[in-house]
Order: sequence, then C-alpha cells, then structure tokens
Amino acid sequence: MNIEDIRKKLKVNGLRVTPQRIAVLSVLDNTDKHPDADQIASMVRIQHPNIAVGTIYHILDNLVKKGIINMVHTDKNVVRYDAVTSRHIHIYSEEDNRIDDYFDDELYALIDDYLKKKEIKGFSVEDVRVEFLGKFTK
Amino acid sequence: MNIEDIRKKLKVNGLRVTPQRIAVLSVLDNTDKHPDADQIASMVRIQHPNIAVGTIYHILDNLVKKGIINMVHTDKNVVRYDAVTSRHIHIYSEEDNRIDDYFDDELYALIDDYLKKKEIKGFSVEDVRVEFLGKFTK
DNA sequence: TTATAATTTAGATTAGTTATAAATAATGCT
DNA sequence: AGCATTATTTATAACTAATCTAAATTATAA
Repeated sequence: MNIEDIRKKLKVNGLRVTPQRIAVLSVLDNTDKHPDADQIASMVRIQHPNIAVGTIYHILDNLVKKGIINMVHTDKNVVRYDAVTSRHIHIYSEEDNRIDDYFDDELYALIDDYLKKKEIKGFSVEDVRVEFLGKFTK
Repeated sequence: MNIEDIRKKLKVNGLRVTPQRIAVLSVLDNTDKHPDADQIASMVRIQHPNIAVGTIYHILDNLVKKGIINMVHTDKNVVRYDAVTSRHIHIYSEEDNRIDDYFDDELYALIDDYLKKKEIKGFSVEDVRVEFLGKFTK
C-alpha cells in the first residue's frame, strides 16, 4: 500500500491523518513479521525519531478498534500486531518466536462446514481461531 | 482428584510434596474456570493465608514445565491456567472473559486428517490449537 | 535425626502497557 | 487563507503482571 492508500484508509475509518499514524500503519503494512509495540516503535523512529511510546500504543489501539489491524497474542506475554485482516492461520514457533501467516481457505471451509452441522450447547460461535505450533525448517 | 492423587502426581513428576503445591494443584484441579495466578492465589489463601505471590508463580511454572497443567493465553494480557491436559478446544467470550472447555475428537480428527494430506512448506506442524470465539447463551 | 538440596518467603525489580494533563496539530467552517 | 474546535501527540508518572534475589525454611534420603 502506498502513502495515498494509507491516508485514505485512515480517513475512511474516521481517523485524522497524522504523520505518526501514517508511519505506524506503513510500517505494519510493510512487514509480515507481526512485530510488537517496541519493534514497531524502533522501525517508526527511523523516519520519526521523536515519537512517544504512548503514541505508538495509542495509535495501535485506534487501528485495532477500527478493525484496520489485529492484535496477535502469543505464548510470550507480549502483544504483537498484524495488518493482514483477512482470515488466516498463524503458524508459530515458540523456539524462535516467529509467526508466519498461512492462508488456507480449504481448511476453514472444512471447519465452517463442520460447525454448520454441529452445535455447541450454550455457546454461539462467532469466530474460529486456528494456530499451528511447530518448527520452521527454513 | 483427592489429596492422595495430588501427592502422587507431584511425586511421580519428581516434585517435592509441599503443602503449597498441594494447595495450588487442588485449586486448579477443582475448577473449570481457567483462573489466572491472582485468582489462584485468592483461592489458595482461603486455606493458606500466608502463601507468597512469588511462590504461586513459581509453583505454576513448575507444574507447567512438568506438563501437569497448561498455560492459557487470552486476549486480555493475563496468563491463565488449565489442569485439563488432554486435547480440547477453548470456547471463549471476550465480553465476559469466560473460557470453557469443549471436547470434540471428531473435529480434531478432521483437522489431523487434513494435515496428513496437506503439507506446509517450510514448516512442520507439531500441535494444532483451535479456539472458538463467541458468546455464551447460558 | 541430621545433612543437603529444593522450596518458600518477602521484597525489590522489571517490562509492557496505560493514564494524565498540557502542548500541538488536523479538520471544518467562514 | 485564517480561525476555532476538537483530536492527537507528548513527556512523564503510574500501574500491573510477572520475575528475580538472597535469606529462611522445609522435604527428602541416608
């Protein structure tokens, strides 16, 4: 996504277009590493040395609330962020703390299909989260 | 599980049998609410008023390392604990912060089966984690 | 019963995150 | 374009879950 698209995305979601927001969203949009707030701060500060931590957290919070980005919770107790909002699986290695995206509509179809038939008493399913834990071989 | 089974479980796993460990494991074994360390502390302190927080965390850490209990990570940034170690799904409502266990071998069989056929390049799957997000109707 | 090695304790410390209140900047209106 | 309004950013303080430390205590095995 180029800067103009970023600006548009902010505007469309009712967020004022500030240099800090552009910077944060650009950084997130240009990585597939699911960085945490601290890593995002480091990257943003290359262009934007004086941005405050609080601002980073605040912006991320805004973006999450608008559904522009998602939080990712891992086994280490740090929140990470993901600009990919379409349905996907996270493949995760605790060893090297790496999360990759894995897109597999077929598996989701399988699960959706299964859930359509089966019902959990006392609970209505709104979203299914699937994670694969394992090891990256490269 | 009665106290004798608790003692045995600790002993078998090479952990010394202390009143604090018995208390923590009993509490976890007698709830299906997936409490966090703080809630466990409160419950343990009913019988054991002077147990230190550090001890609770230390014991939980021991139990996790031995595979006697599991950590549960949720969208609120607090670790919760689960004495059920057999394979199961967590059904979770962010609204009321409630986690229930849901046992469904059929769904796991479906996924396992699917993964046997499909291969993710660059990644070997060791464990599959499934979560249903939604609302409890009772 | 005693030695030793593990465990518990209280308290300090850390890391991630949130809150606060003043300063600054984006937007809409004229 | 200039101004008023309101959101956003900033620096800093505060908070909370969790970890660390070193001394005191306790479980276990001989």
